[in-house]
Amino acid sequence: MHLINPTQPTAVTTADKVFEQIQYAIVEGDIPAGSKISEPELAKRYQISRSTLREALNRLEKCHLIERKANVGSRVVNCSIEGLLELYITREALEGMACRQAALNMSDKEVADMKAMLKAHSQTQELKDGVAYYQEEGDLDFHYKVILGSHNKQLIDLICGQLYHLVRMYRCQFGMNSPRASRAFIEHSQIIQAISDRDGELAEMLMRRHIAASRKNIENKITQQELSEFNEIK
Amino acid sequence: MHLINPTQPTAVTTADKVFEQIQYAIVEGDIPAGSKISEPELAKRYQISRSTLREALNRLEKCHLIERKANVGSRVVNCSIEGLLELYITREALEGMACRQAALNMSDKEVADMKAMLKAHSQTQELKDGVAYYQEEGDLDFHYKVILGSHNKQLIDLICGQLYHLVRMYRCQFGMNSPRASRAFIEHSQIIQAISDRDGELAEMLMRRHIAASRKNIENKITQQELSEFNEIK
DNA sequence: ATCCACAGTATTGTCGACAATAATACTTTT
DNA sequence: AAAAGTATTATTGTCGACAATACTGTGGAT
Repeated sequence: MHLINPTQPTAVTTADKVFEQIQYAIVEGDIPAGSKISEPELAKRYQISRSTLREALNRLEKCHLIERKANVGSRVVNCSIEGLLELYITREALEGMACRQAALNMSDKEVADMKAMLKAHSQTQELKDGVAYYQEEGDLDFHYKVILGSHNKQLIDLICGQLYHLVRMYRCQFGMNSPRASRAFIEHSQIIQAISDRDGELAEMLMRRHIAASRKNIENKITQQELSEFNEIK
Repeated sequence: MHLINPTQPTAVTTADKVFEQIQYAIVEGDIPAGSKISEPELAKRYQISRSTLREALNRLEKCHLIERKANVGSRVVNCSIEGLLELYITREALEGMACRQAALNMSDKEVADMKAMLKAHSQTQELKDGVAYYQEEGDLDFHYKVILGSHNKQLIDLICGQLYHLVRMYRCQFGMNSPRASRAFIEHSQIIQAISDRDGELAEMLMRRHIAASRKNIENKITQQELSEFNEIK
């Protein structure tokens, strides 16, 4: 498991703990996307009262993992292709700006840390040679560092506290281990260079391209998948 | 009052109604920024149980109007200058992208509606001549229409459902009736033109400049204010 | 006099029960 | 037999009380 999110404080209250568990279950698909949530059932399963479960549900709603309707109930969000593309467009806007701000606001130490991380990744990558270890941890590490480097609470909360839960969910459910490892690595180095040069404009542009490329990669994958499914039927 | 937000469904449950009331109270400053919230007191004031008050507090937290710490309590957010600038930077990123998407996705009817609205505003403006009626209702109307025109649920929810409550709060508490009425009007027309031309790139750029200009306007106002306060003391 | 420890108080978190609303099944009518 | 209206059931919303945690003030020790 280990849904390490550097912005999420360690859970102290039981509602927090249950929130984390359900969050994980939804991201992994153990609680299927689009399914209705029964409050009494879930409360029983996690051995808690309905009140504290509802508290947990509120947090899930905050990161857009479930949707609620008054007097009707909650549903897990649906993983649609449209939703995924919308998510990436939003990421492009927010992370692009975060990257610009990072170029302006990151301390020299933070920049150095990021360079070190990239170097470590490059060695691991040389070792594993093309295998996309990278995407799983390294990619998220990189993006988190950039976002936090923006020093903008608003951006940090929106991206890390909300969007990234959905990002992970889509990654799990659509099974993306990104075959773009080497390309992504080059793009990451370029971005770090721009940040290091304190060139906010370039940094934003590169980050936006990086995410857009990732989005297009997914689009291609999806259409290919649909094609092969179509051929199977035929 | 009339905090008309086209994305917020009409409240049906009592928690929803209390949420709207407290929201209004916070935005207007009746519940002062930065103050601690006493659950028992508020529950008594609004004649509801603590449980439903907590439900309302959860929604307030979702639009970043209050902040909660486990086992400690809730505070109304603080209106700092840094917070305001961070907010505008985030708006620049999100609304810029929304504007680009609007250029791509708006229906012809929606574009026509927006042009009609602008025309109506121009006439009102000619009448009131320079008075900033504009900012209060017209500006928000315009921005809402663009955002909704993006047809991107993710963007719509983030901007209208979350950021704009804070925007209104800052506008109230810092008392901004924007003296940029005529400038803003010209900028709005340019943006609509770009959308109408389906020029996403230009539309995004213009919207970003529009918001950045608004931000710089505020920065100037603040520094002037600080200067005059400094002179008073002297 | 200052700092630390402890007790008391107040506030938040959690629980189970009740009320109100929506979904379902059944009866009745055309 | 199909459709509409009604009764039943299940689910969500709301309530008040109890438990656990954090804050406050007093007393004592250094």
